[in-house]
Amino acid sequence: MTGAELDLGGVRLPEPRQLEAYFALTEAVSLLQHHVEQQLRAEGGISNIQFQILMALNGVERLTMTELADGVVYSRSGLTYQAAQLEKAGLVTRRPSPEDERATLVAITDRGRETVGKVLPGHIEVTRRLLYEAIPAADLDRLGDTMARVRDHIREEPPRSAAPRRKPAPKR
Amino acid sequence: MTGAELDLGGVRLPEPRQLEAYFALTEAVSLLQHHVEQQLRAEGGISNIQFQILMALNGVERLTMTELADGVVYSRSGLTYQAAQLEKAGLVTRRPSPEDERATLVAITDRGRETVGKVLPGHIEVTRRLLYEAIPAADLDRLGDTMARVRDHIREEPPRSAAPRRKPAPKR
DNA sequence: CATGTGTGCTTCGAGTTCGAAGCATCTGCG
DNA sequence: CGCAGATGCTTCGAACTCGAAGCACACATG
Repeated sequence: MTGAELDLGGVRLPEPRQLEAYFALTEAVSLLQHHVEQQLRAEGGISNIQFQILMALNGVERLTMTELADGVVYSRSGLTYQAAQLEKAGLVTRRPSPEDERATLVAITDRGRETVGKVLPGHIEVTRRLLYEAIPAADLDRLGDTMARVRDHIREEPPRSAAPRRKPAPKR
Repeated sequence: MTGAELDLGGVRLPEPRQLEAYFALTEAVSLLQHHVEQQLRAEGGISNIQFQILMALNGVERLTMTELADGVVYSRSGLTYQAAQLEKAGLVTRRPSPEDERATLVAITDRGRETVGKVLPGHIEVTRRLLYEAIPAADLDRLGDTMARVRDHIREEPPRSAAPRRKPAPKR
């Protein structure tokens, strides 16, 4: 078994390298996000979460709040707040869906697209400088594959108690 | 360099795979942190940042606020707030340094160590289930190495303007 | 077409976060 | 000594975050 594990005081500790990986992962991402946040705030006056919302809306016609929430790791009430901020800033519009009065359709405006265009180069520059530049391209590819698997694995994780809004099974 | 890059509208976009890696990375870590947060809150009544602070203090005699801040990606005022919370909960103590009246020495208490002991097994279990279980051990090792490099690379990044509290270079 | 249950979103209150400004101490230097 | 600038930390105000509770509409069933 490769899983040689220490057993201290009843706690089965993973090997040091595993802990190392976890800590390096979270710390590096924290640092990265911090820099990204600065850049977006400085160049476009938006937060990272707002940027992600705009990016999610950028390619499509419009999305409901729920669809938006599925694409962004975020609480629903927080999303409501941010959507309101973005609307106030004129970067998105919100209107009730004609098909389902409960649903809110969110769409990006021209001004929103303009903002994306304004901050995207800097955003890319920051990630290039901090992430792509730090490691060889081959490693980056492997990293991407690995993290995609982790992401999918966690997404499939059954929630601890209540079901977390799965995709709404095609009606009927 | 394999870096064939698109050039759209003046913006040099990185290759799709690079963007993929970045998105997968941040999303996976967000999801992971969310689960970790839940577990720590449920089993020990502490937040992830509080847990990290306790872990940083766990091995050592005591640390100043600045030393603590260097180990945790966090604002200084936020650290003051969390240290106050932890002190209120009896998990750490704070007292002015005798050598430098400005500095605050923070130390973990027995109750703090007890709390760490209480939440650590669950914490490890969560990371095992969500991270270690998702990928082969060899990939995890590579991931750790890669992210350690990224972390170090970013830490060396010169700040955009003012110097960001480097290690206090033995006076000079 | 009533009435119960599910769903989509917002509101609410409490707690947390950050940067800027403030306070106290320390250090170098004439 | 005296004092200017640096350093370590906290306070402050405003913004953001989350989960729980609430509201309104949708859909099924009799």
